[in-house]
This record gives sequence, structure tokens and C-alpha cells, in this order.
Amino acid sequence: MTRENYSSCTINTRPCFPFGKLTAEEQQLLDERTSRIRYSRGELICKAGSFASHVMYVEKGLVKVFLDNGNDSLVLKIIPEGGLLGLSSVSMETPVFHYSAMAYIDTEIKQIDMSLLKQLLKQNHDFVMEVIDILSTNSVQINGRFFSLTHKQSYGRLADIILCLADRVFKSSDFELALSRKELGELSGMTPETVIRMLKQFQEEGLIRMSGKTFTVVDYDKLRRISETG
Amino acid sequence: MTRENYSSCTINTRPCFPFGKLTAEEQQLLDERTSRIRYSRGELICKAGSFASHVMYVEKGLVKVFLDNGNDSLVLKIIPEGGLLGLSSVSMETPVFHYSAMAYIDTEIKQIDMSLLKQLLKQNHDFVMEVIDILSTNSVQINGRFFSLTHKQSYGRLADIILCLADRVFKSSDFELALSRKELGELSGMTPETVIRMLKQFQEEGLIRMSGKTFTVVDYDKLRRISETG
DNA sequence: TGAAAATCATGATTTGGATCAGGCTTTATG
DNA sequence: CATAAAGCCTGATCCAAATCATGATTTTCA
Repeated sequence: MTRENYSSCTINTRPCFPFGKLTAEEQQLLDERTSRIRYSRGELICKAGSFASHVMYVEKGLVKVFLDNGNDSLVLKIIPEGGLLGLSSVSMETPVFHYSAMAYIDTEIKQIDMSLLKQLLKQNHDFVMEVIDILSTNSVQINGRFFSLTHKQSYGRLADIILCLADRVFKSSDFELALSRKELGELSGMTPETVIRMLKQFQEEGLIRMSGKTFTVVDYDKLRRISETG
Repeated sequence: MTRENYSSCTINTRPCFPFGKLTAEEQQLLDERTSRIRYSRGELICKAGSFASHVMYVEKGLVKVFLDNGNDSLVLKIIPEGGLLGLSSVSMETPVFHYSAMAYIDTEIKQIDMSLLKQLLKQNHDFVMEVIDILSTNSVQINGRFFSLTHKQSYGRLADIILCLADRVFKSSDFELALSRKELGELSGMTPETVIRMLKQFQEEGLIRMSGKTFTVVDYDKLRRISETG
């Protein structure tokens, strides 16, 4: 039996552009009713509970999707270029966002009218199945993260995140990390102090190299093993 | 600002019978293609990764939905009578279950053919929206649980579960608990020993009363406060 | 460009719960 | 019905990671 390795990785690899399923006509309609907005690092894109008049498509940038209760915050997922935000509100009569979202770096958003989306769901069945699939894959992803954050210890969770950043976000073993230690801590469910200590140790053990904001993954295999053993 | 109290409660209050949206004709078709199965306490109903030929409707009983990696197990949600199991696989070309499920108590399942379900999604738009809504509410629920299990301490998590059992599962402040301490521990993310100690303390503080398998919630308000303050 | 704020880093201390070990009680089962 | 197995309970010990405290460094922006 192979052992499932649930990861606290936050990024869905599934390409997430359901609009390919639309007819040319529908796509044009969509374009006409779409507007673009730019957010700069740290800006709030949407707030849990607020009215979701639009679904957001991330054209460029990196977005953090999270819950918070005033004291603590839980990052549910991060959305890179090509991801959607707010889709899970489409079935509500009065759609409100189920989570908050913030720009990690400067970000460009395409706002897609929610009522148009609903209409498209009515008339295009392929589009429907695509949306259902996005919602499902999304849950699966978050559930995996759920498992990781509750059952692995910090060592493994941090390894998860580093692998996730290298493999899925920056797609290179070598990248400039825009995130602070605090933000890394939020992602891996620990305090900034612990992040710092563990990163240092990873470096001493030759798993990664850091200098300033530049990160390099040196030993993928060992990192993976740490991710697996928790 | 009101403070959101995410709960590790595992039960969705949303009524979850999407088949009400079907026409009489469609319902009949569904009935013809449906079979019933009984599971007894502890039996595995489905296994993560196995082929999902059917969606399961829980007619009677109580089901645990969980992930496990061979060592640890994470309860995602519990499904009472009237809940669905495996719906999130409906969009997959070759549907497989995304999680495992087990009967907490003797349980009756109605198996609904997956391909028929897909066909119904094609022809009935109200049904589609219902399915999307079930998937979304479900995520919201699990995300709340995610927050609670990662950010509250055991005190609050156990309070959550007790309230959940009273309010949503047994719908009474007084109930026979079929679950073992170990199972309660899985639900609230702690060891059986800790569950026992905390239950004892709850009892000493007059929040609950226990005798054998009978549980009584005595002080709702205090329990809620504990749930809120973590 | 210079002061305030945020971030990074490190050490010392504390702590919530896990783990371990043992005995007692209820429930299965040959 | 006996005995094994599972579940319940309590106490002692341990440990991962949070918290607290304090500087050094970098970033921000008035």
C-alpha cells in the first residue's frame, strides 16, 4: 500500500480557466462585462461576508485566501496567476464571500459579473461541469492542507511549503521570495520565530540555501522525505 | 464588529436533498436505479481512491468521513441522516472517492448511480444549482472546522463538538452517545486521554453531566463561551 | 535623508497536550 | 461462561513549539 502524503501545499495544479468551455459569443459577452483592477502588495481584495457582486480572475500576481476571527488567521490557499476567487459563492441567492483575500504582491484582477456567470451556468452544460470540477478539486486541495496542518509537525509543514513554492508558485528551485517570515509562518501554521529557526536548520543541513530574499532548494529528495515523515 | 466563531462542528445544517428539484419522471428514474445497503457499526462504506460508481445517500444512521495516511486519521465531517456522500466526485471522468467513510452506528445507504446523476445534471438546471450549492456549503463547513482545529485549543474544540452533537446530531441537550472517547478525540483533534480529562473537568465545572453513555448539556452559555474563547 | 516601523534573528522560559505506564471495567467472542 | 480484547480512567513524565525579551537590520515614507 502506498502511503498518501497530504501536503500543506496551498496551490492547486489544476488549470482553472473554465471560460475555455464557452462559445465565442459567450466569451465576447463576458469580455464586455468584465473590468480590471490592480491591487498592490498587502491590499485587501475581498472581505469575508461582504457582498460578492463579482467573481475575480487573477490575471497577474499572487493572492492569499484566508479566514480570520480578529485574532488569528488561517490561510486556506494561495492563488497564483490564472486562478479564480469567489466561485464558491455563485450558488447563493445573495452571494457573499466565504473568505477574505489579500494581495501578496502587486496583482491584477479581472472582475467577472456574478449574475452573468449564473446565466452562463444556465445555458452551457460544459461550463457547469467545469465549475463543479473546480469546486471539487479545490476542496480536495484544502482538505489535504487540513490534514497536513493538523497532523504533521512543523518540520514537515515547512518542507511542504518550500516544495510548494518551488514547484508550483515559482516553478524553479531558485526564486526570490516576496513573503516575510511571518507570512511563511501563516502558511505553515507556526510562529515567525519558529520559521526562522527551522529555515536556519534546513540551511545548516544543506537542504536549502538562503541569502537575502533569494531561496534555493538544494536537496529535493531530503525535503520530500521530511515532508512525508512529518 | 462581531467576531466570527468558527466551529469544529462537523455537521452541515443545510438540508441536503437535491432530488427535490427533480421532476416526477426523473425521480422515478432515480428510484428504479437505486439500491439500498446496510452497514453495521465500524464498517467501511467507501475507501479514498476507490472507484466511485455511486453517490451514497444516508437514509438512516451516522457516518464518519475522513482522510488517513496509514498512521493518522482526520475526520472531515460527519454525515447524519439525509446527507450525501461522494458528491464531489461527480465531475470526474473516472470518479474516485476523495475520502473514506465509516459507519459510526448501524447505517442504511441508498446508492445512486453516478452516470445517471451526471445525466440529470445535464438536463435539469435547478438540480445543478442545488449540487453546486451543496458542494459550496460543504467547503464552508469544513473550512470552519479547519480553522477551529488549527487555532483553538483543546478546551474549545471539545466544547464545539459537544455543542455540535447536542444541537445538530441528536437535537437534544440529553443524548446517548454511541461514540467512544477515542472517536470523540478524533473529532476534536486530541488523544483519548485528553478527552477524558477535559470531559471530567467540564463535569466538575457543571457544564455537562455524564453517566455511562448518557450525556447532558447543562450550561449551554458557558460551553458557548468556551467554544468562542478557544 | 533620517526617524519610525517593520522584519529578522537569537536566547531563555513556559506550557498545552502527547506519550507512557498501570489498573479497572465493560464488551466481544471462542 | 470464561477469557480475551477493547474501552475507560488516572498519574507521572516529556517535548515541540509558543511566548517573552532584546538587539540588529532592513524597509518605509514624511
